[in-house]
Amino acid sequence: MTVKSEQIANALIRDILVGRYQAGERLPSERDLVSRFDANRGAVREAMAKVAQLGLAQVQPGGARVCERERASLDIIGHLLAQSELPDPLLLDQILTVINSLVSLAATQVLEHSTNDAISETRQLLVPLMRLDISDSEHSEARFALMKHFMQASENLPLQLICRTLFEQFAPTASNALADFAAPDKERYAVYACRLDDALLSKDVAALRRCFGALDALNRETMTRAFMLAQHGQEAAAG
Amino acid sequence: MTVKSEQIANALIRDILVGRYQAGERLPSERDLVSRFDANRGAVREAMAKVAQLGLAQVQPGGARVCERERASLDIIGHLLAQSELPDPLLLDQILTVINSLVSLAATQVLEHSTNDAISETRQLLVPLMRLDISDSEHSEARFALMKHFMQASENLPLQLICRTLFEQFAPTASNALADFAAPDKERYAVYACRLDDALLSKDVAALRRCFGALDALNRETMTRAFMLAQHGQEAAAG
DNA sequence: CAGTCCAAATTGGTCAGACCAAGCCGTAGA
DNA sequence: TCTACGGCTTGGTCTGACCAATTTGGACTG
Repeated sequence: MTVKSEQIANALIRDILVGRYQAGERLPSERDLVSRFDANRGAVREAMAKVAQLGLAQVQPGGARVCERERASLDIIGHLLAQSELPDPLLLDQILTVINSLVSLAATQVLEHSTNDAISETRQLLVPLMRLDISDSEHSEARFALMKHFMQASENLPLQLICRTLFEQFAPTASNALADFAAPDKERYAVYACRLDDALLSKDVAALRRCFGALDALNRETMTRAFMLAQHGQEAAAG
Repeated sequence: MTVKSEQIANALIRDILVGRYQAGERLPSERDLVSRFDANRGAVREAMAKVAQLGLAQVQPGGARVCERERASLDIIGHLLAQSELPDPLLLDQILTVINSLVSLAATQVLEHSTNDAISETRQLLVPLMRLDISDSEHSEARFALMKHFMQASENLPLQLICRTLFEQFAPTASNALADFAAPDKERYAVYACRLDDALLSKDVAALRRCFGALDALNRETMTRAFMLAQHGQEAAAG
C-alpha cells in the first residue's frame, strides 16, 4: 500500500474534482479529516498541502476553501482523466490539440534554428513512420520519439516542461484504457511523414505547420475511434 | 513573516535551481535540515513535500535525490525568473513564445467554433488596442483582457491551465522588474489589431495565425527592449 | 585481493499530545 | 439593529517517540 498522506490527498482531490466539495465551500478541518481517515494530523497536513499546491484549495488559518478548477495546476489533468474508468473524450481531444500545437511550435523553432546536420538527424526519425509493416506499438514509439526529439531540440524549457507534464498524465490513460483499441492509420501517417520530410528538407515552415495541423486531426481521429471502441467493449462487458 | 515551511521550501528550491545541489545528488536528511533551519521536522517535511511535488527532488526512505530541471513541474518557472534581480531574458523570450502560440491556438478554435455574436464581442476588445492615445498600463490591460478572453472562450481546460500558470509566474517579474521600461509600440499594435479584426470578420484562420505570429515578434521585441533598458538602469545604479 | 553478505546506523513515514496566534461565530451590550 | 467583545475553532509549529525501508560499512568468503 502506498503512503498514507498520499491516499488522503488523492481522496480529497477526487472529492473536489467530482464536485463533492463545491468551489468556495469550506473543506473539513484537519482534525475532522484525522478522524475520517484514521490518520495522524501530520499526514493530513501533508495531504492538505498537496491539495493546496495543486491549486484546488486555499488553506488559511481559520479554514481551507476550495478553488475553482480553472485556477488549479496543470497537474490536475491526470486526476481528471483517472476519475472514471474511461477518460473524458472531450478532455482527451483538448490535450491532444494542445500537445500537437506545442510540438508544432517546437518543430518550427527547430527548423528555423537548426543546422542541416541536425535536420537530417531529425529526418531519420521519420523513416519508421513511412513504413506500413511495423507493429502498432512500434508505430506509437516512433511517434513519441519524434515528439520527444522536437521538444528536446527546441531547447525551450517551458515548452519541454508543459509537454512532458501533459504527456505523462496522458500516457497512463492512453496505455491502460485505450491502448488495445488504438489502431493508427499507418497509411495516412506515412503520407504525412513524407510531407513532413519534404517540409524539413526544403525548410518550408508553412508546409511544416500545415502538416502538423493534419497530424493533429489524424491523432484526434485515432483517439476518438479508440475511445468509441473501448466504450463499446465496456458496454458489452457490462451488459 | 511568511510560513516557516514555505521559507524552508523556497530556500531548498533556490539551492537546487542555482545548482548548489546537482541532479542525482542526495539532499540533506530531514533531521539535518531541522538543525540548519532551526525548525521542526514537520515543517521540514512539508517543505520537502513541496520540493518533491515541484518535481525537483524524489524523496524515498533512505534519502531524497535531486532531479534534473527538465523533469520538474511548470511551476518552477516562477522560481527561475525570481532567481536574480533581473530575469533571464532567454527564458522570458521562450515564455512569451509559448504563451503567444497557445493564445493563437485558442483564438483559432474560437474562430472556428464561435457564433457571429461571440466574434463581434471579441472584436470589441480590439477597439482600445487600435487607439494611440491610451496610457501604457491601459494598453497592457487591454492586451491581457484580449488574451484572457480568447483563453476563456476556447473552453479548453488544459490550455487555460497552462496559460494561467505561465502568466501568473511571468506577471510578477514583468510588473516588478520590467514594467517601468516596457513601452509598447502602439502604432504597430494598432496595425496588427486592425489585421486581427479583419481576420475575425472574414473568419480567415490563416490570416489570424499570421497575425499572431507578427504579434509574437512584436511582444518579444518589446520585452527585449524593456530588459535592456532595465539592465542599463541597473548598471547605472550600481556604477 | 575482489566479491558477497549481513547487521547496524541512517532516513523517511507515521503517530501522539501539546501550545500559540489568527480567523470565525455567537452573544451581550449600545 | 448594529457593533464590539469574548470564546471557540482552525491552521502552524513544536517535542519526542516508534516503525520500516534503505543505505552503508565491515566482516566473511572465494
